[in-house]
Amino acid sequence: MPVARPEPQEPRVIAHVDMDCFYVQVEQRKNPELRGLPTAVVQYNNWKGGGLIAVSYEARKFGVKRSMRGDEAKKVCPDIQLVQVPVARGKADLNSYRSAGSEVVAILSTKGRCERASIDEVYLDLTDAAKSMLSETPPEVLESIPEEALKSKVLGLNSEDDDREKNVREWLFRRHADYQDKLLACGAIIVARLRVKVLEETKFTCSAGIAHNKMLAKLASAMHKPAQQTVVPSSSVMDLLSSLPVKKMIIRKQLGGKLGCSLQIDLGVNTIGDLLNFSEAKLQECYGINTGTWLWKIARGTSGEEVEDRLLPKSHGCGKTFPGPKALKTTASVRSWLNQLCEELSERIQFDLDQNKRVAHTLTLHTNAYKENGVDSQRKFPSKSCPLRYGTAKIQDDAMKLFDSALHDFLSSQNIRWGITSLSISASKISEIPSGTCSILKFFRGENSSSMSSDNSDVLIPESISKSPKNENEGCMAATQSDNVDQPACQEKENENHSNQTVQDKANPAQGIGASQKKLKEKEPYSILKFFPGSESSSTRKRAFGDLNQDHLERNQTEQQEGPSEGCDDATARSNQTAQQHEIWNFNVEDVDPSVIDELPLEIQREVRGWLHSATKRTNMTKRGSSIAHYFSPVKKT
DNA sequence: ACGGGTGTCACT
DNA sequence: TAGTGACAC
Repeated sequence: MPVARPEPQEPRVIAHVDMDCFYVQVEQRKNPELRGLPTAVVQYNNWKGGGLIAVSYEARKFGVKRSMRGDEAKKVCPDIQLVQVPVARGKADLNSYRSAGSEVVAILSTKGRCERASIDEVYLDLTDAAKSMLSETPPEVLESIPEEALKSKVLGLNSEDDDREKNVREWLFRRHADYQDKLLACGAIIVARLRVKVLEETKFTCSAGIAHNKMLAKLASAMHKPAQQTVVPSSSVMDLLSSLPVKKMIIRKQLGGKLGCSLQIDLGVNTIGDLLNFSEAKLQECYGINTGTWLWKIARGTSGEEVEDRLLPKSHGCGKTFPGPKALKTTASVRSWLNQLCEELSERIQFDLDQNKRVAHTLTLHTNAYKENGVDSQRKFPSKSCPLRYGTAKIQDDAMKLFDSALHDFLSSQNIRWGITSLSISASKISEIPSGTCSILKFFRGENSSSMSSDNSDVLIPESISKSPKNENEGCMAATQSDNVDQPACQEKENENHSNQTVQDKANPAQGIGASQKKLKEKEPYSILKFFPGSESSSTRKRAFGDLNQDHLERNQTEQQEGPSEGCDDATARSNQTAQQHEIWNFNVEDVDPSVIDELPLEIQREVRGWLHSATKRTNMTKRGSSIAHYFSPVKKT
C-alpha cells in the first residue's frame, strides 16, 4: 500500500491560539468605550448598514452573526455598536488588524516554533519548552501557576462546577500521569503564561487549544471561547472524535465543503468516528492517496503535520469587488481602481522589504467579470501574472498590462460589452534576502558575503551610497527630480576605492550562482563599471539594462507628497531609508542590448544570458518586466 | 445584486 | 510554470 507521508511520532505538544473576535478587539482597544458593549466591525456602512466581519461575544448573544448586514444586526440587537473598518484609497484597509496581529505573534513566538496560520491564529510547537519544563521545573514544584492555567478545560475530566478547578489543579499536578499528559500539562501552563502576557501587553484576549497535534489543538481552541483554553489528553481523543460531525473538522483539507458532503452522501460518514469503519485503502481509493491517508489518520487523531516556522504571510494581496451595477465598464475606471490597489500593495511589499528583508517575485491579477449576452457569457476571466518589479508606478503599469492581456483572452476578439465585478492584485513567491546578497554591485565585485560573515552587517549599504562623498538622499532625490535624468543615480562614482576590498572566501550556497561567484572571488574585485564601461552615465546603463532603476528614487518622487493615511509616517520614513540600503533593480528585458553583454567576462555573460533567457521564455506578457532581484535573491528551495 | 477582503492549498 | 478552484476566517 502506498504511504503518503512518514510520520514523526514522538509525542508533541502543540497549541493553537485563536484571537477572540479579533477585529472587534482591535477596535475596542482603539476606542475603549466600546469595551463590554455589543459590538461589530462592519465595512461599507452605506449599503444596508454594511457587512459584518467580526462580532463581539456580547453581540453574539443576541444572535448577531458574521455576514449579517448592519441593518439586520440592529434589528436583533438594537444597541449594537457598529464600527467601520478604516477606508483608504476607496477600499477597506486592514492594516491596523495586520499589525495588531503582528504584536500578538511577536509574543507568542517566544516559546517555541510558531506558525502564523492567519491574521489572528497561530500554531505553536511547545514540545521542547514543555520537556524542559518537565525536567527542570515540573508543575508540582512550581511556586505559582497562572490562574489561567487552573481555568483550563481538560477534556475527559468530569468536573462538576464546584470542584472543577480543584480537578484541574490535580490533573496538572498529577505525579503518576502519562509522560504525554505531563507534557500537555506543562504545555497548558506555558500557554496560560503566554496568554496572560498577550493580554497584558496588547490588551487582547485569546483562546487556545493544547494537544498532541495541530488538528486536535485547533479543534480544542474553538471549544471554549472566549478567553479560555482547552487541553486534549490523548485518552479523550477517541471520545472527542467519535461524536464530531465531519463538517466540523476543519484543518487543511477542509471538510466543511465538498469533501465533507461527499463523505456524508457517498460513504454515509457523519462523524469522524464513522470514518473508523473504512480502511485506509478504501479512503485512498475514494479520495486519492494523500487525502485518503489524511482522512484515515484524522479519524485516529494522529495527524503528523509539523508546525511550520513562519511568522509572516506567504503573500500579500488586495482587492475590491464591484457588485452588479457598480461593475466597471471602462478601461479607464479599471485603471484608476487598479492604481489604487497597486498603491496599497506596493506600500505593503515595500514595508515587508523594509521590515523583514523579503522580496516578492510574482505579481498576479485576479479579475471577475461578466459578459453581456456573449455566446459563452459565463467564461471565466483569466488570472495573469508576471515578474514583480518594485516601485508603485511599475506595479501599476504591469497590473494594467496584465489586465489588458486578460481582457483580451476573455473577449477572444469578440466585441461585446463587459463589466468587471472584482479586481484583486497580489504579490507572491516571497523570499528572504539573505544578508549579503541584496546588492548587484556587490555581486559584480565578488563581494557576496555569506550570512555567516561577521564583519558584514545585515544591512547592506551600497558602496556607491555609503562611500560616495555626496552620500545623501537629497543628492539622489534632487538629481532624480531634476531634468537631468542622465546623471542621477546614486551608483555614480563607485570607482577606485574598492581595490582594497577583501574578497569573500565563502560562497553563498543559496545563490544558485555559485559557479561564477567562485571564479569571481579569486579575481580582483569587480565593479559593475568594469562590465558596463561608462555606466556611470546612465545612458550606458540604459544600454545595458534599459531603464535600470533603484526603486527608492521613484518612491521618493511619487510617494513623498502623499502621506499615507495614519500612523505610517514613521514606517514610510524607515521604508525610504532601507529602500536606499537595498537595491531593487528593474529592467525591461526588451531593452537589453545584446552587444553590451558581449563585453562582459565570460562567466558573467553566462549568468546574464541566463537571466535574460529565463525572462524571455515566459509568455508574451511576462517578459515585459523583470527585476534583477528576481535573480539575485534565491528562490526559496522547494 | 453581494458576506468583502485576504490568505492558503491542491491540482493540472 | 501559470492558472484554476476550493475553502476558511
